[in-house]
Amino acid sequence: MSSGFFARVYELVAIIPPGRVMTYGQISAALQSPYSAKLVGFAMSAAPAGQALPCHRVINRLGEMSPAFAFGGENTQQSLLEAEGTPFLPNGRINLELARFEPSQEQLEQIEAAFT
DNA sequence: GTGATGACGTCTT
DNA sequence: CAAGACGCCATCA
Repeated sequence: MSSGFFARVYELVAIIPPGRVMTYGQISAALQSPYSAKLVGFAMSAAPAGQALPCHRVINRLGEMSPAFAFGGENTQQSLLEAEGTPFLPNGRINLELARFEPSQEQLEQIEAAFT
């Protein structure tokens, strides 16, 4: 709904399986807009409540999340990721090497087809 | 209706 | 190798 980009981001985030995470850059790149990483982050900030949108699975390129209070707690996001089994590094950041989720072409097609 | 800002990332200098 | 500026779409003022 909306214009599209936001909706696509929501759909893409919604298909992220537990124990996996996606970076803003990856999502933006998946939407064929590698320069709109901000939009992905903004889409999360504008994420509609009530929707099954695991925004806590979306992190920055460093494997960190900026504003922890965005989820209602300081380490709420990190706790959720740990509870899902997301691989963390001893530095307290997410191991993107293991947690990085890459959507299949079918997944992307499914999303695009939903907004054609 | 116009201007400015935003959970970031990539390119250029 | 490092720092700075630019870019995208949508929402708020």
